[in-house]
Amino acid sequence: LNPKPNSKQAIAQACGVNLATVSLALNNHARVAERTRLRIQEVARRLGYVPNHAARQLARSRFQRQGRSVERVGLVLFDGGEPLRGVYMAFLTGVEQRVSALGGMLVFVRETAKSPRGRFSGFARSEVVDGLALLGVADDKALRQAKKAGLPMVVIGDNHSSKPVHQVCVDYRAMGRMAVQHLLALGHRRIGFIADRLFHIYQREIAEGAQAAMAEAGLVLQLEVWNIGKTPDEIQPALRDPIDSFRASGTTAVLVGEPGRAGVFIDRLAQKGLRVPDDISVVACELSDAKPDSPGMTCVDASMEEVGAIGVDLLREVARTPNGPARSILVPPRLVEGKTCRRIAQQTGEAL
Amino acid sequence: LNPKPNSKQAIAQACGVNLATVSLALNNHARVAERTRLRIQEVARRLGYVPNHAARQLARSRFQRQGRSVERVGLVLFDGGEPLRGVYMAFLTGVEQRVSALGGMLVFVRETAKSPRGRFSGFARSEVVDGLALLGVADDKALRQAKKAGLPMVVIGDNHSSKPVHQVCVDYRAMGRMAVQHLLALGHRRIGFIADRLFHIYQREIAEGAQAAMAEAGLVLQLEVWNIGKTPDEIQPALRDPIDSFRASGTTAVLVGEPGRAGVFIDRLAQKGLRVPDDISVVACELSDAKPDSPGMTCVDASMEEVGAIGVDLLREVARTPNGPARSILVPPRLVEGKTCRRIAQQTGEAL
DNA sequence: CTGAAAGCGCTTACAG
DNA sequence: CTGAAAGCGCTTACAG
Repeated sequence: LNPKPNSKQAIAQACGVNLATVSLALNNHARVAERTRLRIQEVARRLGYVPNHAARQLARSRFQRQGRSVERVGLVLFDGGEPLRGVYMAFLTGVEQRVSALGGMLVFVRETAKSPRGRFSGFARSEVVDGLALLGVADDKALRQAKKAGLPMVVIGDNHSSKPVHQVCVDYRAMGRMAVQHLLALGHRRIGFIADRLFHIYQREIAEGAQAAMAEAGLVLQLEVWNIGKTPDEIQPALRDPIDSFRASGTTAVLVGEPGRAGVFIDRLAQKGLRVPDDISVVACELSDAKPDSPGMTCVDASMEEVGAIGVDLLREVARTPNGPARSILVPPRLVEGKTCRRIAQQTGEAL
Repeated sequence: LNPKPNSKQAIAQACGVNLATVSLALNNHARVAERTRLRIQEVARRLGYVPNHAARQLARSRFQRQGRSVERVGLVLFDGGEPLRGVYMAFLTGVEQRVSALGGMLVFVRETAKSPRGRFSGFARSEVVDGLALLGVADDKALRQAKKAGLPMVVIGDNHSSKPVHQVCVDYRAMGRMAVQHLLALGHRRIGFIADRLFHIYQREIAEGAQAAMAEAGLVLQLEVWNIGKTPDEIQPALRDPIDSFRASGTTAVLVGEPGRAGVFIDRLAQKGLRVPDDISVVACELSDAKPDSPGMTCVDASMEEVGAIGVDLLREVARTPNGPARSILVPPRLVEGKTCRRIAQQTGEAL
């Protein structure tokens, strides 16, 4: 009887071995003799054999699925259902690049408030993917459902659950610290920090890192909170204008803790007659590989693409060693020196 | 004997019917009595039943797969393997939004020069997706492989193959036409067009549409080709500066055929002492929902997100009626009126 | 080191 | 309208 054209049986017949041997050989099992394995793989290539993933998945489900490699990554975005933008887009780009480089594929699903009940749970348990990368506001319930599916899983970006979880995230504290240390090295002692609010994780942690670096030098960071819009017009006046505050206290350098807004802040400084870097130095905090507002900006930058890519690596690692403790990878920022900072003569007596 | 917890057999037992009836009921087959069907669906919901997609796919593969609904869309990007950007990102966003809204999922794969031989073909034939949306430079070979997999398939964006294919794309000619007609209605008669080159499909077709609209009015479009960089510094001087050419010929309005570059062009006009719209009117051609360079820009805009979403609709349509002729959907542009055009007194004798 | 066999969960043609 | 049965292509435990 003639075997099906694209089947392991066809290969088995061509090689004169058993179907099972073909399966073992193509899955690189050590139990098959080296020579046999190579011969079978060669024949499979020549015949243009394409494994049927559905059948493979189904057959494997009979036994344990520990230690499997992650070929299909399920990227699940928990959010409000708006068009993809900014940081999520950057994560997706990074994950996609790494998965593609590994010859795998990316299954992307959104989970929003409007998603039908049990959609995510169904996805996790439907044998479509070998691993889960969670994005956005993945809460305890989401993590529980994912865990129940028995899939290896990581959280990319901020962790919104109360439980420990494998996670890769930007080292925001290091961002704040690195920016301040750069300014200290340039001789600055009166350093300010500005952000919209100290509400989101990144805002708080950048500020904490900056404060810690100041504290180590025996200094105090001047925190100012201000609603910085995306255009100069959108800036909301606070009770007291932060720029006036900075001026009053003799601040020589400001760290802008809001990604993508340093350009607007500098415009605002210019409106108030302050030149950068002559009158005041500015360091921007940037996320993702989006170019900073102006080419010459000094910034501490963290690549969200890189975070996404590292998330894929972590997921594969987790799949290999399923029962390890929760790993948390912090991706360090980089300092990009531009033209918005200058060295100043060290003022004596400040730090003492 | 106790059935498996998450299986159709468990539902069958709970309902006192046969496993096959459960399958039919959950797939909304008309052959099952209404009452029975509803009862089974209710029980399935109560038990939190999640179908095993791998098993379903495998079982279905035994029979014909015509007329199936498209739940998993395979989005295949043929390109050079760079990070996702611009227009592809917009397509992806649009496809993702529509697929998510329909409760489906998006499987994203990249096919680059570096991809292992047969990767795409393997993907198409591995029963992972129910339909294929092709993006980027999908050539005849790619389309042949996709067709061989027997999956419904559409091309999103420009078609780079020589064969007819189901396709959804921006109506570039309408963009050029619409822009020119807007300028004609404002009284302009000497109208110029500028683009980097007339090489890519969008450049040629926008120009053709603009020329056609001019020709219908008995006028001739003044075509200028120029390498417009992303910043004013990057502008490459041509043998003759197009702005000088426009000035020499008394051009009162220019259509910028290069998405995202109108702002730079206007800056350049300003450097040469030409004010917009007082001295010259400008219409930008924009793709994707990215905001135009400056808020007040008059532009003809086509949403690549919309193109992606319509691509999903077309794919579902194609899956329903597999043997129809190649459909080609052209997504019309919109005119967004801004402040960069002005009405001018109609010069007599021009069009006659 | 290899082969014969069971079975993963499901769908559908077929018989009643 | 419903039930009993075959089989989708594959993997792996088990026996040789």
